[in-house]
Amino acid sequence: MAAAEPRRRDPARRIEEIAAASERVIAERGVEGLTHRAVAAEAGVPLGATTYHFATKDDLIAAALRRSVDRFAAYLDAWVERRPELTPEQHAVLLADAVLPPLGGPERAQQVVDLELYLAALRRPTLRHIAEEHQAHILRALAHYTDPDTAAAAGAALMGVSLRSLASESPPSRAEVETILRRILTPNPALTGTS
Amino acid sequence: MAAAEPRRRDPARRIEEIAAASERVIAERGVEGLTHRAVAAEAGVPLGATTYHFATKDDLIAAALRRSVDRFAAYLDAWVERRPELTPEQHAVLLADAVLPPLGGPERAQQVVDLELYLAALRRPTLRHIAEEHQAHILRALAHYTDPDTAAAAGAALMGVSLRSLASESPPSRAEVETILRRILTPNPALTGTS
Amino acid sequence: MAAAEPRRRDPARRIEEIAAASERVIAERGVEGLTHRAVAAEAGVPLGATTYHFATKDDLIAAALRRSVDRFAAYLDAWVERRPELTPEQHAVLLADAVLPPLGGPERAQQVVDLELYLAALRRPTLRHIAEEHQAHILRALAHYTDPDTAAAAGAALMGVSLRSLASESPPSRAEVETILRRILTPNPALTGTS
Amino acid sequence: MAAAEPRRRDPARRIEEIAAASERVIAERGVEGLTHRAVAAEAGVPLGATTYHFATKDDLIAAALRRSVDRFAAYLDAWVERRPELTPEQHAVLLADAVLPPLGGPERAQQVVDLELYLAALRRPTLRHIAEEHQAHILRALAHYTDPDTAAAAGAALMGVSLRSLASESPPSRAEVETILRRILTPNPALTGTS
DNA sequence: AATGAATGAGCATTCATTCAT
DNA sequence: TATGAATGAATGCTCATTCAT
Repeated sequence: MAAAEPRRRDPARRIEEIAAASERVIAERGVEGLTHRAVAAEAGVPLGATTYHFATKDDLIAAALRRSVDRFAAYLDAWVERRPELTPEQHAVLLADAVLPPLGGPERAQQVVDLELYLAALRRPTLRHIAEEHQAHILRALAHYTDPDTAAAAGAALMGVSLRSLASESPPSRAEVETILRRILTPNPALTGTS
Repeated sequence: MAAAEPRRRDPARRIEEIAAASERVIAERGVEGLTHRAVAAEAGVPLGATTYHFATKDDLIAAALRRSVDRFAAYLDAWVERRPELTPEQHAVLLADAVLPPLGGPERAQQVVDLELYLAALRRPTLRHIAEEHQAHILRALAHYTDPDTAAAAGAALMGVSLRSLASESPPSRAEVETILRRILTPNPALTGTS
Repeated sequence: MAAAEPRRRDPARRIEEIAAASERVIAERGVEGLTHRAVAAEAGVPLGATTYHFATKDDLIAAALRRSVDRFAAYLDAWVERRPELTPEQHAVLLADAVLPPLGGPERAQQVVDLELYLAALRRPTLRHIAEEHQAHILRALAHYTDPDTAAAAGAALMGVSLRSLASESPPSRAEVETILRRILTPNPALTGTS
Repeated sequence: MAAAEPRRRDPARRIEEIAAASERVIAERGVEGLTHRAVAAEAGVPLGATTYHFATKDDLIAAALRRSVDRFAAYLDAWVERRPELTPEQHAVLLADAVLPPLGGPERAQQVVDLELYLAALRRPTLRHIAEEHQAHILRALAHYTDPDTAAAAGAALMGVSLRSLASESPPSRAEVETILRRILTPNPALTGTS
């Protein structure tokens, strides 16, 4: 009964398209700039389609952020699977890569949307759960390469650097970011069995 | 203390009141919820007064964020002056205090406004300069107690933890935050003279 | 009593349920607040069911009012049958009962729906016929106890009092209503055979 | 300071025009059909002007009904002043005139708006006070020509007849209405000192 | 016969901004 | 200088109605 590969006239498809368009709108104009109309235009569907599938603006926002977080999670899992082992030095370099994507690239948009998610969660309790999931996913990934405390420190620093690089006219240089990460990821003999 | 003789019917005073009201509105409803009307109501001045002194909404936002950043800078400078020396351990504890203010307190509002600032700077180039100043001020303060790289790492982590604690249903515990900061602030013998 | 064999999965039954739900919606939110969606929710049927059986909103309204009027007619006939004779004094008291039902009771809802009917008939010629029928039924019932002219006067006054009691913050007291009805129902020797 | 005869660029004038247009819209399409847009079009003012002066739809409705009631009150007072004395028979005839205005005339519109007022008051407590005032004014006028109980009975009947004549395809004839009113207004020797 | 999906029109309301005074 | 008035554009949302299945 459930079609194997639903293609034509598929309502689920349309819902996906609208959610994807919402994500793009948030990336470009922020949660503040997301409107049913903007999404409809971006998705190329009639206005009614957006309000029909997502009755309220919050539904639209939640769908977009959910999508973004899920996609990132999948990407992150694949990333980790491809790199079973990393020295702290390698790790620092690769994370710097992740946090300093080329301007205008899709990874940049991902970062922007993530940041919007956190801000939106500030006032919309519904979204907090998604933000926490995102956070937890990142920490879990980092924990593959270091102890939990260091992972927590690195996770926090990554978020801070990301925020700073997005909001700054002169974002931190790659060298700066690598130094920060190296400072955190390099095992500290002075700290033995912290928890 | 303040200006020499501006007292009664002082236009500068009114401008201040409007800016202060804008700050409060942003703390409560976000940049998204800031409107000339909301500010006028909050400041108890006629609508025309807000548009007269701050022609556009962006002017209002900039004034509010400028004010917030300046106040924070003064507070930070005083803080540092009062504590000329700190061990890494003391430092970690006190920073955890700073990043985990009681819910609903004025420091919380300050954090919220800061976050709004970074978000707003994302789309409003005018604000980036203010965000950078804020950033630099924090780093300078941290550098009083540790080397520049560690200060940069701690600054990034602070921002990340702050963001996480604001957007989360279950914010990080004091112990978690202290652990993160200790992990970063404790001198690492393995790293000699990194830049 | 009702139809012979329509029992399970009876389309007529569903139509009834929808009409009954429409009546309830009108009682609660008025004709103005009646929508296919509200009726579907109230009846617990899919939206499509309401538009299928009652293509337009006016059909829904007509069905609801028709139902209300019919039910009232049956009630009225039974009432009259149970009371073959009444003195003018008894009549006044009982009519006051009828026009001053307890707030929130089902008779109140009946009155509200009746008023909505008259209002709706003002702009929907289709409904006028129903309103007239309702009117005629009331007059016929009253005519069992008095002459036609007095019945007409009492009928008009009843409607006026009902309207007033529904729309007023301080509805007329029972004493007031009884006085009005007594004034009309008490035979007037000064008027001989008017018609 | 208050201009003697405000004419040009008078904001009060515009408010009046909008309220008058609201009245006309209610007369033509009912409270249900009143929208800011319809009023703006009817008054020939921009949409913003209606929402500026009457922030909510309820404000618009209240203004229109208030206006209608006030105008009617003035008319009624003048009417009574012109006719210091009336025999019951004269009174019945003149009231029949009042309740059976020619179709499409301005008195008809007045009646329609009054009825809408009562219906609207049913769900909008704010309006009840206006409806009561209207009611009281009518009773006071009637009381100039007869005792209070008879006035109350006549007032109720008038409202009932009015409702019936508006909602009916074949409204009551002048003879019918006169008969009803005569039945009520003719002093009843059988009732001595009622109160 | 029955219904979920779809859509275009419309609505109340809010607002930044302009302008006359 | 200061401000109430004004307005046009936009927003979130609702809904009657149509239609494909």
